[in-house]
Amino acid sequence: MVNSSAISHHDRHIDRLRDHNLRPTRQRVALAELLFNGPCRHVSAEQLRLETEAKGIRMSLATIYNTLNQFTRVGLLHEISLDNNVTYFDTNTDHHHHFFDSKTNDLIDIPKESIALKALPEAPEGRQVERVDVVIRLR
Amino acid sequence: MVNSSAISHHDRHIDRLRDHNLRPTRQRVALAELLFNGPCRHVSAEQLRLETEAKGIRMSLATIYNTLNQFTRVGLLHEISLDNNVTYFDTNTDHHHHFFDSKTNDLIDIPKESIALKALPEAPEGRQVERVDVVIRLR
DNA sequence: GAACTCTTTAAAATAATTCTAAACTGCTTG
DNA sequence: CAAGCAGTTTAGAATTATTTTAAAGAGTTC
Repeated sequence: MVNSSAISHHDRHIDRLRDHNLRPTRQRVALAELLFNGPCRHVSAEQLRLETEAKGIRMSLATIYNTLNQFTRVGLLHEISLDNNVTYFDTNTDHHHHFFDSKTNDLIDIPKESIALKALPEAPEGRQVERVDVVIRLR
Repeated sequence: MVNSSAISHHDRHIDRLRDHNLRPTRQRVALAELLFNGPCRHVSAEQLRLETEAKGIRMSLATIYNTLNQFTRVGLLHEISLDNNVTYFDTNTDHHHHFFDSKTNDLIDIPKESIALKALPEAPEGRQVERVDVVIRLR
């Protein structure tokens, strides 16, 4: 028996996948549950592999990569990369910034309003600003 | 015959290496010349490998990596990483920011003064701000 | 220039990620 | 609801970026 909140989460994930033209496969729904139930997260592919393994969800690492990339493509996730050449995926797709703790490799959200960029230099000829990322590196 | 400006550059590089307790080996001096003669640069290890190859400077890729990491450790270079999981090394070690052109993978310096961060949120308990990186992503 | 230490190197190892081709599964249709 | 197509998953190989290892080589000191 599964509780009703889990069921409705499950259904919401299926709908959301469909909305983005992604078939709601067992694997994609399982990852959606891990990623989008509960608070915002910053995860690497490897972290998710450990979680699925721990929960007994059988899924290849390639599928985790595929799914993270697909979710990113449709805007369900944002990609972040830092000095340790591992890609992190952020479930918070609103515009915001990050603390990066170089001791623990942890990422912490900073709401957009907490940092005000007074003056933005102009983009070079023919280019447009896609986004502005601020990373405050901690030690 | 080598011109006198090249000779004095060469000697400056040797002194600078000695100052940082790095033996002025043929390889390190050659890379210093490529990196620090002329204007500031953003390079990857692979780019430098192509340059040394083109100039007939024999040097293994491992040495290029070693040297870039040593230069970074002593503060002659700064490390930057972006979405394409290649590490770039910046010969401009002053505090400044970057445009990143996602079409060409080019990095362009933005002087620190061009971006003013109005309010910086406090670092979490027990941590200190190491530095603040702003990347303006272009498309 | 012998001796000592630090460097370089080729080659193997590691790490993160992507690709390939075959097996599989969700979805639509008859 | 069986069949079949198209989109997915997978194991395993491949790729890419980088580091390690152990041996040979080159600065440095006396």
